[in-house]
Amino acid sequence: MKKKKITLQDIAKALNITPSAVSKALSDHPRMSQNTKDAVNKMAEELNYKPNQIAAALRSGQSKLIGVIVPAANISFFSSVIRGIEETVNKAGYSVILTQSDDSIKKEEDIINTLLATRVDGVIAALGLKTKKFGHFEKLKEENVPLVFFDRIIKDFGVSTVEVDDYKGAFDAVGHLIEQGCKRIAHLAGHSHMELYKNRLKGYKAALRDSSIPFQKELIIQSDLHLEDGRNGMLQLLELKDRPDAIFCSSDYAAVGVLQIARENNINVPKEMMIFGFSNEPFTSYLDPGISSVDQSSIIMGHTAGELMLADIKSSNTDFSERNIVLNPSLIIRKSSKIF
Amino acid sequence: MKKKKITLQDIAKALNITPSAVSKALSDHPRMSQNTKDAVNKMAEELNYKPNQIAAALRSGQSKLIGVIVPAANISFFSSVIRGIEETVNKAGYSVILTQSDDSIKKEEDIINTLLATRVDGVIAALGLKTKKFGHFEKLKEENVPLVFFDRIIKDFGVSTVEVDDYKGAFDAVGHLIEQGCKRIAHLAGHSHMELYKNRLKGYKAALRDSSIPFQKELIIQSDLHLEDGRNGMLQLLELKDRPDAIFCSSDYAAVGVLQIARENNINVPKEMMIFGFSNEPFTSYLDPGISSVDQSSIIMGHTAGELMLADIKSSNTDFSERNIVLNPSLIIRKSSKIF
DNA sequence: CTGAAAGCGCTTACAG
DNA sequence: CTGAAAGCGCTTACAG
Repeated sequence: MKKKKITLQDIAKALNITPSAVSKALSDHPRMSQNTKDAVNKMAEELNYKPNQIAAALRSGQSKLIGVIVPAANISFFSSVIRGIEETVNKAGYSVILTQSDDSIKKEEDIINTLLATRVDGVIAALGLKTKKFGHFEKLKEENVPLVFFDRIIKDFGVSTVEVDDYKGAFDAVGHLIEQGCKRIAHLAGHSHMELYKNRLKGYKAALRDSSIPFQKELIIQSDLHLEDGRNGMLQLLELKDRPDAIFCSSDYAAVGVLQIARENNINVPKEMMIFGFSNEPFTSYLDPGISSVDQSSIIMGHTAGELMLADIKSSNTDFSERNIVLNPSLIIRKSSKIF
Repeated sequence: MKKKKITLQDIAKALNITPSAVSKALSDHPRMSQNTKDAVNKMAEELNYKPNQIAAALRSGQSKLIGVIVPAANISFFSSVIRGIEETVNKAGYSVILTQSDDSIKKEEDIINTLLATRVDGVIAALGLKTKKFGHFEKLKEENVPLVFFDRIIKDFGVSTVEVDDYKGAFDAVGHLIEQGCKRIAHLAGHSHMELYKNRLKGYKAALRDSSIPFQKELIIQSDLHLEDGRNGMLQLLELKDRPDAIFCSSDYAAVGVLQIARENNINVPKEMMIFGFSNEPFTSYLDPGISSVDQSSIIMGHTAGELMLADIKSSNTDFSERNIVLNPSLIIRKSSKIF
């Protein structure tokens, strides 16, 4: 029943030449007669030959596989970055192995062991939320596996990174709210051991300082920034005797939670309270009012991460020097933060 | 600079036994003394040995890789199915190679060639929108590569499939709209060469018939069902002298478009017009009014697809018989189709 | 321009 | 319970 797979050998036999000749012909080796190449390609076609990538990988030491680690594949931002990465590396002949850490360090470690065993040619990763030790990523470096971080990166780790300028995104967003006349701007913040959340908080503070608005600790609420956290944060803020007139959220999901509570309490957005999110998830434009958000150009981030990886692989062991790319965020202003 | 990778051989030498013994010990072969196993495992740990999965794959003929083909990784429904698939197969020791067809037949064919070259142990796929010929999928069957279709499937192809009962989902959704008092229910339909859209249309018709509501062709609009198509479809419907009082959309994206046009024309949803979507994308619950939708339990679909694949791989060449699983959809009723 | 040969790192019948 | 040996299907220096 099971058809035997056609191999290089079969082509060689059929043409009465050696496997090496076939191999060279197929890979379009420069000094190989066009005649042989044509004959080999024709025969390969005829026999429906499919090169065995596994064998090639073993011999050449290149698996043409790139591991991608995200916390969860179904978070819109990550799914877009994944899309971008796959598009880019695929054009260069690489395939993507997709893995999910669920923000668990244990899983992150397991994944890296698996990827190492699979001999991927490189790893592109966004850190898990709880990842504060990096021994497993050090292992990749030790084994000389190219590594690129995106979005949730480790500072000064000696690898290429791509992130959005979170500081600037936050600074601009809060600046915009101040321009709209807001004076008491709350911030739903992420955990501060993550660079990106730290930077957004810094941008928030800097924007206030620029306008001589005093920083008030009671207006900062830290959480995981899921929708539910947004709801809870908003409820907490509503209990203050002096309510905020705007809320800058470090995540669109949290922003939706805030909007929901606002609706449930008949608080008019944007008139009584403005809302600003982060990431520009597609759904922010579907809502009414649409939620203003900081666009992170997620697909471009994916493309960039892919390109950094390809460059890294190419220069491996030669003149590699990491590049740290910071994408410029842009504000997408919608009805939640502006009276049109 | 480049550290040499530790191999089976190194462990064997260090312990003065043969590589075969090491291999068996590591794979916990039944007749191998516990002593040897312990020694081998200890030494493997010590030398920081990482088995070369590529070599194992070449020798054993099992790559432990499963190819997944989706039109686009950043469509919420697909990203959730991907998540489900990865979770399930990962537990069984398989990794996922993620690929995107962009609804292009050419890319679908290229992908299958690549996956064949990578010698994946199986392929899980959702068809591209335009895929009407299946030669490339036939190739997988010829090569005895297990194949599972999900959501966008081919009927009677002799492989396992998992889909949601689209007919029932549509039937129930339209039935619900009729219960709410709607009499002129339009349908934004997908292209009819896709089984799933055909079935939704059938369900729509059957529900009307059940309530003796005449079917009217002018109320059916066929499109790709993107957001923009929803907007256009709605505009077209508004031109009718007798406007519909409800719109059943075969996609949530189209439903958002419909809602947007309704808002822009000050049409009250649900009072003047009800809206029903399909897929229960998370954003449908973020909107105001929330859009009622047919839940497809996308993550469960992913788990199921993964399990079908694992079963298929296990029974390969023995007593394989395909299974066609139809998941039960459930209606998620929100404000867009009910006055609470 | 083409060939002979070695080897990538495993696994797996086969012996004993 | 352990060992010797072959081989998965390629690629790649090395010769000529």
